Amino acid sequence: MEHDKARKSIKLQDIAQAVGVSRTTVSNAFNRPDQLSPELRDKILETAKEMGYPGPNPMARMLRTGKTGAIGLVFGESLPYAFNDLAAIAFLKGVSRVCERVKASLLIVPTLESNAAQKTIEQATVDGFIIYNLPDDSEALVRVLERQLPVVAVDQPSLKDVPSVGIDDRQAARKAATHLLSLHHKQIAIMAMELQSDLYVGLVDTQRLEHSTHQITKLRLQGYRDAIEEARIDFSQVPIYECRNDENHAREVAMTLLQRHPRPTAILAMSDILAFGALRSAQQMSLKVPEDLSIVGFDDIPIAWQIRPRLTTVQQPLVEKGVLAAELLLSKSVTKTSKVLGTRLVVRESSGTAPTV
Amino acid sequence: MEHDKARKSIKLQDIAQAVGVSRTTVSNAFNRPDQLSPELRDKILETAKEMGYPGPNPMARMLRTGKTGAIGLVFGESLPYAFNDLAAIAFLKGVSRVCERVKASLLIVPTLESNAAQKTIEQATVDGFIIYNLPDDSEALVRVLERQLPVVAVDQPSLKDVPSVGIDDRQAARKAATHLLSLHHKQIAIMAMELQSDLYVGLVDTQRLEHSTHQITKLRLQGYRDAIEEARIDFSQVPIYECRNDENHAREVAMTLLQRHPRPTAILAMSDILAFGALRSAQQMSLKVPEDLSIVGFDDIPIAWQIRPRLTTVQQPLVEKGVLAAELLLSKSVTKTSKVLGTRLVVRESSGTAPTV
DNA sequence: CAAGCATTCTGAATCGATTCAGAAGTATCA
DNA sequence: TGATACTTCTGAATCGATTCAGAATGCTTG
Repeated sequence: MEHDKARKSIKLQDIAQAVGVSRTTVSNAFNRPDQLSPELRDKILETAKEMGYPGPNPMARMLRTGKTGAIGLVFGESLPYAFNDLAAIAFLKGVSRVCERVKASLLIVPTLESNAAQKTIEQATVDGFIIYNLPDDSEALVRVLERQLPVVAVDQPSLKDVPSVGIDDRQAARKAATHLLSLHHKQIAIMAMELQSDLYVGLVDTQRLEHSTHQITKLRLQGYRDAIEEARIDFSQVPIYECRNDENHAREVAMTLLQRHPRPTAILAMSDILAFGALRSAQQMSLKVPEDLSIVGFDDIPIAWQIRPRLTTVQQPLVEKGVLAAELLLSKSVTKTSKVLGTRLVVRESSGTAPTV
Repeated sequence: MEHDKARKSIKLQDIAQAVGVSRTTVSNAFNRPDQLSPELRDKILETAKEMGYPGPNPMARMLRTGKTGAIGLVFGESLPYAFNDLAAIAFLKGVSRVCERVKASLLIVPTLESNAAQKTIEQATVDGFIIYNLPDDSEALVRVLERQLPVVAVDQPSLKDVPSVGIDDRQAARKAATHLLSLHHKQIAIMAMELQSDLYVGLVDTQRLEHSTHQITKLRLQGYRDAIEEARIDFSQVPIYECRNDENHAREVAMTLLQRHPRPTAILAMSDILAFGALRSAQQMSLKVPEDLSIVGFDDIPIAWQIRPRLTTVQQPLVEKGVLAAELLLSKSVTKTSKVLGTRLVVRESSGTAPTV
């Protein structure tokens, strides 16, 4: 019927004209109620409504004020993939908790493989970025830094000059390995997340390990190594399988891993998702956990205690990481603080003494 | 050392001056490589880098072009809460898949309880909104509509003039109830999600049912009712417990529900999370599922088949809903299409024939 | 050789608000 | 009464880009 919104969208100016006041006054009506008489304000707001004014254009406002009211979040992995990762979700929950409190929106920026297409980061209208687990060599990392906005890094201990929050991955991993060793396991296998961004899958050699661009994978491996070597076991004989952080994929990889001779009596999984995959493949092969095979995970996502047997794992404060990252980003403090949160080994049902041969 | 970024941030103008060309040319260097000679372009880009130019300011660009490259997402529940809901996460995954494909960012907008604070929606710099499961009376809904941007509604069949995607909730719920009835259950209890946004918890009466502002809750209840009445059971005698969509809370509610006399032999849970809570409380009370108690969920989130006993549930295409919603939003088609996706009952281990008295 | 066409670059308008300094008018106080 | 202060409103600059129409140049072609 009406063709209100037909031509041009109406702006501040238009209602100013209609009411017969200045642009400034209309702006004040929306943003500073104390700057004008209540009656005039009501009148302005009313005619604005009548004219179908959608409110002050956010882009214009942002340009002028310089504030966007949003914080950007960049994941090291593809988005649909990140939403599979319950650890990432828990982190998101933490971030969102702060967002809600301070009334900020959360802009999740896809960082596509195609290096050319990093437009999304350049375009992101945010007041700052949280980067989560970006590989050292990622194009996205460069782009984010270029933006010259506040940045907080999560799980990326290697970045200098950037405030960060994370855990002591090496130490945490060490706990997991020490636990298995104290149960007398000698045949231990490791399921690792990506070491490099090349989609490689399979056994990892020293070469590859050295050149890892994924900090936390590298650090956790070092932690495993620390404990294993301390137990006088030759680390070079310990099979390390690289694997996407995906349950089904982990199941396949664990399958081949469990067909080795001698068969491992224990698996160090670098995430609960990997551990879960290993558990599934053990069940598929009719191996009893923990009688035949011990499994230790990492993260302690909810599923770790929901499945049976309950997963022994290294607990890290996922939600809190999100909260801290967001708070750090929002605090104007120039301090390049670097928060390291605590972890602890949670022993449940998936680990037990090594089977006697 | 350097005090480059000391005073004012540099802009297009500055590099134009430095290189000795016009603003337009510098802009073209960034956005339209074909509009200037490669040499000049390189020179511009180079000095831009030298001067530490962060690239064209996204807000200014947006203001001019009118495009933000982001789509907004508004949840009916609080954000940290939404990130607990694996059904919502699956939906998000679907949306993010499209975002990644079309190189759009995803702005998640917190819609705080405090109605005053709906600034976040007014401020959101997006090209359109996806609204997910907003209650009919929510302030957020009004605000989103006011923005006069493209909108797609998910799970909100009641909105007219707004393209939507969803399922036939009534029909889907009916399948669940019919299944239990065909197993000869007579004592059925219902665990419902929120009917109104007042944080009420407990038994639901007709009054409350009628005035529900949460469409899908209402529709699913109707579906249950359809089947139950068809089986000649008095629906008013069927206990309906309203409950937050939270596992722990569901467990408590199920606890009181299972202490009724006569004890229900079957529970219709309106989500898998509720079903999971019910399952946990059954285990706590040493009730065998499905021998003593049958449970049917809704959604078919991954956990439904990961736990034991595997959950009988109504499967709905969660990820696909996200994909479709995003695609619908991005398609310029003016058609007020309304997509209804299919559902199916997945019978697993949590439901069986009613125990003989 | 003049006309026509590409290529490369520029000037100025524009997107839609916010904000500062101050004008006009009214109330308060010594 | 005159000075001071407060309230209410306005004018104009500004945020930092994009984009259109066209100027200047060189090149082709009949």
